[in-house]
Amino acid sequence: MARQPSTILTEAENRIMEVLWKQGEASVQNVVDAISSQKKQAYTTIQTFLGIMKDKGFVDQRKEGRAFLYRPLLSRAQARTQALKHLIGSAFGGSTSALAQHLLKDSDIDEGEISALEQAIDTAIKLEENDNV
Amino acid sequence: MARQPSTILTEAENRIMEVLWKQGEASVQNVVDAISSQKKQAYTTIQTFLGIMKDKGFVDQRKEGRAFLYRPLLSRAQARTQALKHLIGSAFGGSTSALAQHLLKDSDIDEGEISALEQAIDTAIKLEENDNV
DNA sequence: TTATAATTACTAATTATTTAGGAGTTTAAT
DNA sequence: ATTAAACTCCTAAATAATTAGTAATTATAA
Repeated sequence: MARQPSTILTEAENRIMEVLWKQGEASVQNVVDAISSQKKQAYTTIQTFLGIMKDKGFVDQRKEGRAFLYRPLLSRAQARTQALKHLIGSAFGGSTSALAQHLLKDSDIDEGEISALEQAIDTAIKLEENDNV
Repeated sequence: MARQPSTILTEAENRIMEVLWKQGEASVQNVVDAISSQKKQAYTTIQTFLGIMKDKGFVDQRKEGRAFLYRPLLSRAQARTQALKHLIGSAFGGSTSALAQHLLKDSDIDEGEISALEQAIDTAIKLEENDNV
């Protein structure tokens, strides 16, 4: 047995999704251009990623002229919620209150507000189904 | 070029660190036993991981009789802080306030408290150097 | 003391992630 | 119409992460 594919966006996938979220729809070349300032990556590299992301169901593909245009099927909010759930599950033992405590342990926020925050986080990580861009 | 080793604990590493954090110090066999209920893993698998974790500087090793005992060099709080920083850096564009907004977007917590939370998160992710178990 | 169990050291294999090149095709420009 | 650019499809390769087996060693028990 080996590792399972991650349910959350990888580093590279996130970088590309960020472009799709901003532009709504983008070609391979659009993505290459958009991220070129922060990271130089070959056309074919982006192409490979978009193929993988299509397989994973993160994006949709439609032909427009000669090139494919890619569109996000996962919203930024959904991705953030998933990433947050993943973090809580792995680093915080699945405990929302552990996260709240960690975030606020050295603050002067009182206990009552911490538990309000816990409630809010609990709510936030349950909304992935309803989220939209 | 290929991927960089992750600066944060992987899933498997975290599972093992959890045992070390709880027990303070543990042999390979101790770890195998401790996680056996949630996940059956071969002795040599755990051994391999502990070797990798030693290379990464996450644990320290000392010989006690025939076996090695492993001790965490990274506290749970430090690991949580790192994981949180990583999350903010990747999924939230490096923005603490984006995390705060996301956590509280559907709550009835008012703006003033959200900005207090932002401050708290900012503080929390800057404490990794001072953190202790 | 000899067999057995525990442990280490070394090796290996699989899948994921990241990166990109080359062949061939299609579109656009000259 | 020919050439060049853009694009797709297929292939490949390196490293990380996960999993575990084998050989050799050491210690303990019978």
